[in-house]
Amino acid sequence: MSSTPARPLRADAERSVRAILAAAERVLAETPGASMEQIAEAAGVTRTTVHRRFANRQALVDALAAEAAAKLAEAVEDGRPDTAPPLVALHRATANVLRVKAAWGFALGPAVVQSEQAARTHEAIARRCRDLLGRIRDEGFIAPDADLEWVRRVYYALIGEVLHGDGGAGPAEGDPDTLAARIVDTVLYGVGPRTAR
Amino acid sequence: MSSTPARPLRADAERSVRAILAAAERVLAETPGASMEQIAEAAGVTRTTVHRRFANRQALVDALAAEAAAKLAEAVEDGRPDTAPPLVALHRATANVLRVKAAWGFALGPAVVQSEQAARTHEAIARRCRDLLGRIRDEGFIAPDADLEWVRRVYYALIGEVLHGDGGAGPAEGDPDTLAARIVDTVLYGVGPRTAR
DNA sequence: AAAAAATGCGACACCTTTGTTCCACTTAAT
DNA sequence: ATTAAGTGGAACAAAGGTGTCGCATTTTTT
Repeated sequence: MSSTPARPLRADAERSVRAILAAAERVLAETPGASMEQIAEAAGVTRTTVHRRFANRQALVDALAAEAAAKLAEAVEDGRPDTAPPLVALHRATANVLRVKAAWGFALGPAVVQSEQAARTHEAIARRCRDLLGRIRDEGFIAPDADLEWVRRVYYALIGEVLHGDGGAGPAEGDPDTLAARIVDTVLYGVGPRTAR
Repeated sequence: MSSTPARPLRADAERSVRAILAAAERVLAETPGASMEQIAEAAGVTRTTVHRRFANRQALVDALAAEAAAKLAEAVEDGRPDTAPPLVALHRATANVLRVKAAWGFALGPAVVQSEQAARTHEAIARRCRDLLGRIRDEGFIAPDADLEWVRRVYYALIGEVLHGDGGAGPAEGDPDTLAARIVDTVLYGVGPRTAR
């Protein structure tokens, strides 16, 4: 997926790239308009070096978005969406996604305009998600006449909401598994009274 | 609420302020980093005038956020949250809020750091929302042991999701009432199969 | 140990934005 | 009709960011 350079990077250069990407995520997460210099400083590197590894600011952001998208796709796959029982897969994938999105809040956030690269990955993930939801519906946990696209959007929205934590205490009060359970439960049954289980 | 200037603005100055605020919302909605000049141009005014009416860029954004917050509070009140039957009020308030948030997407979005002014208003709205949800719970439409804060967050998240339209066709496919119904229904009952109604 | 690659550092030109000032001109208020 | 307030236009300084160089120095690689 990553662009295949003519010559492989030297060990230290590779480290720089890593450090820069990590720092960019950290810095941009809390200051979306941060300068290249702030990112460089956070990476323990000179601004010149940042420009040597990433021509544009755009190139840096794109690389960041691409990496984050890949991690996200991996998180979903790790849930075994097509071998495990659908509800189990959904739960696991949700917990994994919560972890990844918490760590890559900026790169996966709305502030980045997705490159085609990242957009394709996200589209693939969405497809995967729809398939999984379809299988869950086939098992009777989702109403047969439900609009799966709406279901997916609700699901995404709750994931986003949990990560904001704008209403509660910390950014993630509770472990991913607990939160994932809450999300899945709410999506399926809402907040109304339970008639039966 | 609005700062009370020593002398009231002249008619044309008032018009300028209106035009600038409206233009700012329009322009910033699709280009959050737009310059003062772009805003001025969209308002049919010179940049100088913008600076005459709003000292800082921050002052402009703050005024925008304050006005939008007020509109949002009005939208909620128009649902008659404490005189109408709770579910009716929720539905009406939701539809009104959808309209307002669609029109003030930037000022009410995450890109603006809320001033204390606006933050207070939003806090008041959240309180109002919790109260209404509490009354709905008392009527049995929400589980007695439900965490009302979580309910509120889910509700907010769905409103936000409907407005993004990132999965569907247009930015708002369907009229506010239809969408409001969908939101309320999903919050209460989720997407699972209905055992009874 | 020698060659190649990468980095730090300083400097440069260029651009955009912001905020302010002055002045002639237009518009609204009385 | 006179006065006061508002606007357009141009110009200015200050600030900050971007992207690019060259060169001395350090770090890998072979």
